[in-house]
Amino acid sequence: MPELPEVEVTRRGLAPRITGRVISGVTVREPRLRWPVPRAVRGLAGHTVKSVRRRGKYLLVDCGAGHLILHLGMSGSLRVLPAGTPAKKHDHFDLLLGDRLLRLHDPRRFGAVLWTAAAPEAHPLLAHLGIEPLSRALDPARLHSMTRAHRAAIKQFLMDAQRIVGVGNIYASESLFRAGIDPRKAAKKLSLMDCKKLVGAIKRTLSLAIRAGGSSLRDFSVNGRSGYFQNRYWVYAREGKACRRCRTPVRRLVQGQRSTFYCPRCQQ
DNA sequence: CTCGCCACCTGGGGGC
DNA sequence: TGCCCCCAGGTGGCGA
Repeated sequence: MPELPEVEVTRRGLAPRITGRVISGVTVREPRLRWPVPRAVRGLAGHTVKSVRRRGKYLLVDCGAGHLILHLGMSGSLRVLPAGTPAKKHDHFDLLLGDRLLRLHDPRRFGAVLWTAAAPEAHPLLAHLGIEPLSRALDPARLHSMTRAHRAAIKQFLMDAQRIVGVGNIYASESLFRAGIDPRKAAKKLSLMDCKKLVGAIKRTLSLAIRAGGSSLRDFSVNGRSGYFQNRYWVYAREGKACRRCRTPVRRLVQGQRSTFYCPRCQQ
């Protein structure tokens, strides 16, 4: 499920429900996630959750003595539930917080639960992350200069978290559609005008998805993600269906072993 | 440094 | 029903 909007919506749901609460215990049912859950995580009882921040698709839970670093991988989700809620299959990790708990559910186990006592930005997994797409740092001139040396397709450039974080497979296709750019176009061939359109499209796509997800926040502790991102996608997963703008059949292609969807008429 | 590809893991859906 | 193959929202790490 998680691209940046899903992670940000998760963060917003979580933060008010766990910030300021004292950690009463930790349950690790399955330590074999993307990386083994470190032992230090089991000894967090007594610390207080100070804040929940996000960097890229990583969630950073400030515990005072250090940070819990959480990642949802491909299939992970986090929910706040009443203490004592029975665990189901794939419920790998609980952070106990008195009358409630924060639970990680992740069937594919590509997610992660890590710990760092140092500044989280310095952690090896975070240190080389690219720029935040919703920040001012991403602007047309910046994207233009960043892309100059890259002959790879713009779709793949967008999905490289070492350059821009948070744009995953769905929103890469969606942003390129909104910008009217062919996903196969070499990154270095984007004009400044292309970059202007693309930056606008990325920010709009991600912001709208966050807003759409926000509508399910009310129920966060109940069902975690009710209505969810029932976004009407412009092109994603719509192969063969009529483009919502020009009615030309949407096409699918594979780039870097991932599906890309685009409209051959709207995206030149 | 860039690029292309593999790996990790489980589950759901379609075809036979 | 069962089996087999394909597909899935991420991303670190490898060798070229």
